[in-house]
Amino acid sequence: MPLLSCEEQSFFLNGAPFFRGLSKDVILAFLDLGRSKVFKKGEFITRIGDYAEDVVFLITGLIRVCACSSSGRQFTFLLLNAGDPYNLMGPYLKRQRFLEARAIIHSRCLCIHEADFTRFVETHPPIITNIMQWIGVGIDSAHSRLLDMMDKKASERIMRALGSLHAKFGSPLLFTNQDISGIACTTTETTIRTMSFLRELGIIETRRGKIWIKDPVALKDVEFGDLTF
Amino acid sequence: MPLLSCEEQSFFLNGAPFFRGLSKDVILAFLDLGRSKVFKKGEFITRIGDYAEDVVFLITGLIRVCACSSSGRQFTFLLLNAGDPYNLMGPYLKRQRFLEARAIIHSRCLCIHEADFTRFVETHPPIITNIMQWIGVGIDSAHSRLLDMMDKKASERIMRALGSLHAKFGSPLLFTNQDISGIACTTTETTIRTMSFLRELGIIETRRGKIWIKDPVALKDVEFGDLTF
DNA sequence: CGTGTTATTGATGGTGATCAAACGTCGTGG
DNA sequence: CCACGACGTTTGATCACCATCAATAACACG
Repeated sequence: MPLLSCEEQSFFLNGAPFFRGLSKDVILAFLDLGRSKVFKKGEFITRIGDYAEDVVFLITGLIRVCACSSSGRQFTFLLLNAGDPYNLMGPYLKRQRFLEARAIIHSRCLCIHEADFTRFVETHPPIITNIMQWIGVGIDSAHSRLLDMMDKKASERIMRALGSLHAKFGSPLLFTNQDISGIACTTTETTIRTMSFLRELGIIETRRGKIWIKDPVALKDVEFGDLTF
Repeated sequence: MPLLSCEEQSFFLNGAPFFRGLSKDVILAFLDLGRSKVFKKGEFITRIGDYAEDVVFLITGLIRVCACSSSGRQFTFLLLNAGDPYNLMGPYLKRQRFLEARAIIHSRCLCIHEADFTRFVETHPPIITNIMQWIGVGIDSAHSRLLDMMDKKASERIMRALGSLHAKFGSPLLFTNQDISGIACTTTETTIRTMSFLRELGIIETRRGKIWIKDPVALKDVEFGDLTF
C-alpha cells in the first residue's frame, strides 16, 4: 500500500499551506522521507517532557498541541489540520520540551526522522523559507495571545478564538465548551456564560459539542496580529 | 576603522551564546556580511508595523524588544545583550510584524541585509541549528509566559522576572519598576507593592532605577520551562 | 437503563487594575 | 546656583472581572 492515496498526494502538492511555493519534485522527494503512523483517538504523539525528534505531518485527522502548567491547567496553542507540520524545530533542539500532542480523532501521520529532515533541509534550501514562515506564524500567534491575556476580557478572547477556529475549520465547529476554554485561556463556566450570551445575540447556535457560527463578521478580529491554530 | 574591535571580535568568536558550536571561519565570514550602525538612547531599530528585513546583532549596548496592544499597553518580551541576534526570521517573513525594538542605552549593532543573510544560511547549513535553537528558546519562553499569565499571581511573575533578569544581567539591575512591570505583564503599582514586600524580606534592595538581588535563590524558578529575555 | 460526559445557573470571594494624591530625585536651563 | 519640570516611587481606596465552588439538568452511549 502506498504511503499516500492519490487525493492525499494531490492535497500535499496543491492545497497544503505549509508546502506552498515549493516545486512538485521537492515536495515529492520530501514526502518520500516519511513513514506512515496511525494514532488512535486520545493517543499521544508526544508527551510533556519527551525528547521529540521526529517531524510529523498530519495526513488525516485532528491533533491538539497543548502546554500544561505545574498546577495542571493546560491550554491549547495549536490545532493541526491535514497537511500541517508539527515539531519542525525538534530535530535542532535536542532537549525536553513541555508540550504534548494528542490525537483528538483517529489520525494518520507522516513521520520524518530528524536526521533525514536536517539532511533534506541542507540540500534543499528553499524549504527553509517555508519552515521559517510556519514558525513565524506560531511566534506571532503566541505574542498575540499574550497581549490578549493582558488587556482583553475573557469574552473577547472567546470571540476571537471562535473567529479563528471558524476561519480554519468552517462551521459547525466540533468542540465542547471545555475545548474552547482551553483555547481562550479561561474556565469552562466563563466560556458557557459567554456562549449563552452570543447565542442570545444570534451570533452562534450550539448543541452538545457542536457550534454553528451564524455571524462570523461579529467575531471579527480587532487586534493587530492574528491568532492561529 | 575596523567593524569590530579586537575584544568584540574575540567575544563573538568565544563568548556569544548565539554562535556557540560554529567554527571560527564561519563566524568571521558571517560577521563580514554586516555593516555597523549606531542607535542613540531611545532610538528605534524597528517600529510597530515595519517591514523589518535586516538581521541585527547587538555589539554593545542594550535593546528592548516589545509588543504593543491596541489599547497602548506594551510588554517586553526580549532584552538583547551584546552578541544577541534580533529579527532572525525577518528575511523570510516579508510581512509586517507588530513588534518594536528600541535602544535603551547608546547601542552599536551589526546589520546584515536579508539577501546576504539568506544566501549565507543556504551555503552554510550548520548555522541553521543555531538559528533554530535561538528561535526555539524564544517560543518556549513565550509559551512559558502564557502559562504564567494563566495561573501565576502577579507577585510570582515579578519574582520570576527578577530571577531571569539576574541570571542574564547580574546585579544590580538597571531597571525601573515600570520596566519590570512591562516584563512581568502587570502594572507599575502592583510591581511596587511586590518590590516593597521583597525588600522587607531582604531578598532585594532598591534605589531609583536600580535593583540589587541579595538572595537569588529565593527567586528560583518553580515552573517547568525557562523564561528568557 | 445507568453511567459518564457536557451544559447550565447561582452565589461568593480574591486578585489586581484603576484612580488619586503626594513625595523624592534627577537633570536642565535660566 | 536655584527653580522648575519630568520622571520614578509610594500608599491608600475602590471596584470590576472572573475563578472557584456547588448543585442540577440534559444528553449520549454502552
